[in-house]
Amino acid sequence: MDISRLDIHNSDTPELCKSCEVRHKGMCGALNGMELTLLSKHTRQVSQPAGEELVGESTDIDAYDNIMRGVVKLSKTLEDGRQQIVGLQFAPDLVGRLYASESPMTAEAASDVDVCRVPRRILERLIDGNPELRKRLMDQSLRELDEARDWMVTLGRKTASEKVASLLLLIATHLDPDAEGERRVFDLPVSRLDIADYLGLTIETVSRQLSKLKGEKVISITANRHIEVLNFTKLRVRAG
Amino acid sequence: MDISRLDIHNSDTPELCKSCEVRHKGMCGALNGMELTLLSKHTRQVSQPAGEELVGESTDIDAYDNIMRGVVKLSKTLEDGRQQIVGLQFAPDLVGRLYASESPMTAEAASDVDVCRVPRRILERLIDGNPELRKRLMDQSLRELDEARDWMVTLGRKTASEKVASLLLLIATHLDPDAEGERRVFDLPVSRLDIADYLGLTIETVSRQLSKLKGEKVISITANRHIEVLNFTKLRVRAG
DNA sequence: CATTCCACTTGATCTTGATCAAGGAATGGC
DNA sequence: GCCATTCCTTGATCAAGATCAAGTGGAATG
Repeated sequence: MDISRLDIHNSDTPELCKSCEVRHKGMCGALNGMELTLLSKHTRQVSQPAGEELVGESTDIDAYDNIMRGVVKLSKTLEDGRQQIVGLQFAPDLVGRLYASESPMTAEAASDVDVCRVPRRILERLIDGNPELRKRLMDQSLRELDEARDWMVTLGRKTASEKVASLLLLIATHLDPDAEGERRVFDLPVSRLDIADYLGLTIETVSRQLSKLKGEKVISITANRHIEVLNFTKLRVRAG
Repeated sequence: MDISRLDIHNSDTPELCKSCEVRHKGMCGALNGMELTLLSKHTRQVSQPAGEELVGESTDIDAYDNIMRGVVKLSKTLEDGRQQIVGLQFAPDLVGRLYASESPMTAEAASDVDVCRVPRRILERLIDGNPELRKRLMDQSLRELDEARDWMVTLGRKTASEKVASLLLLIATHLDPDAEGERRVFDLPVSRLDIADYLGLTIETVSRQLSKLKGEKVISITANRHIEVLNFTKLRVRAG
């Protein structure tokens, strides 16, 4: 891999980097706002439609994907096909297990996704030379660890009803972060099967719990995926 | 906090640091083998009997504990008392959420534990100045993240029987790492209740599954806590 | 417009693991 | 050694959620 053309410096015009306006020249997402521009032919923007795989379980990692738009789901599968979603990632997260040559899980576009793809060696080199980037990635890793452990409580100790409420709460927080008061509006980025696989339930149970929340006027659902939270306080109480 | 006396350097005699032979002067565990000696009155060795709390959930973090001997359990509790163990830590792990002022969970001595306690500010300063230590802690965090996600699969998608086998496997790996062939011997560092809280089960179910494994001659149990694995291959198959 | 397909919902029944209840075995104090 | 206490096991019953089985509705296709 040719990294001789790699040029890392604090950009005088970091605005160029925002939202990847300068494609193939700027790194965005988590790496944005760093006032850092990576001028390299290696970095490029990639769009994936929902359902498309970014990295497969137990496959070689040769690049990291910085999410700019959309939702990525991380999952693990047992030999007999049972699946567990172990995390959702949103912009501006970086997708990919740092410092591993093999991915411990599958990363898949849940919704349509735009990412900025950085070759592995390049990012690892960037990290070494850039304390702020290093700190940022350390923070993301530690935050993901906190989230994974929070979710272990949900998986191990909550009822089906609490699990579903917890997931709605999680998604609402990410997809409608600025909302105030009782109302939240968003589109579920995942299918009922994905929800079930995230919560350790079956699709039938998920469906029943959503119907129950609908019947109790905590949420309203239109077109299967469009959720309107009517009573956020109640939803939080349900989540335990 | 007085850190003026802090002196960090690569030790010429790292042997002094092994197993904390020089107490109050050396950092051990994860920090051992770093050929690094921290000469500071702030670092000290602490022994905690089983059951004693090291850090409470939502309490201020003012020190990190480097495990030198024993097993530490990390847990989270819901308001109504339901508990989930979100991780076990063994020597030479570092206990404590890096870069947070408040602990997201309880850390408790599962067995009798010896730790090397380092004040928070001191360790954070050490990290800044020491790339190898930084890498080591990053690796630990990423490994813990992998483990948490593996456990999410166990919690969400495995049966009671598979869960219990998975835990025995996990503990055997840590407490009898050098064993070869089919036999493994160790003492459970945790009670049945802890096992249940780690697996998202009840003590009754755990007890029944252990009895089943005993009946099938996969393990033998003496004095409640002493486990002898008779057929490691079978145990691995059971773990799914 | 009819048809197919897919994602989701709803109902009936079954199973796994929880709960309730009792008793047994190890541990600590005196 | 004896007692109390705590931890663990085992049995009987119950219920949450899984499984099995039909639908429903919306979007895509011809």
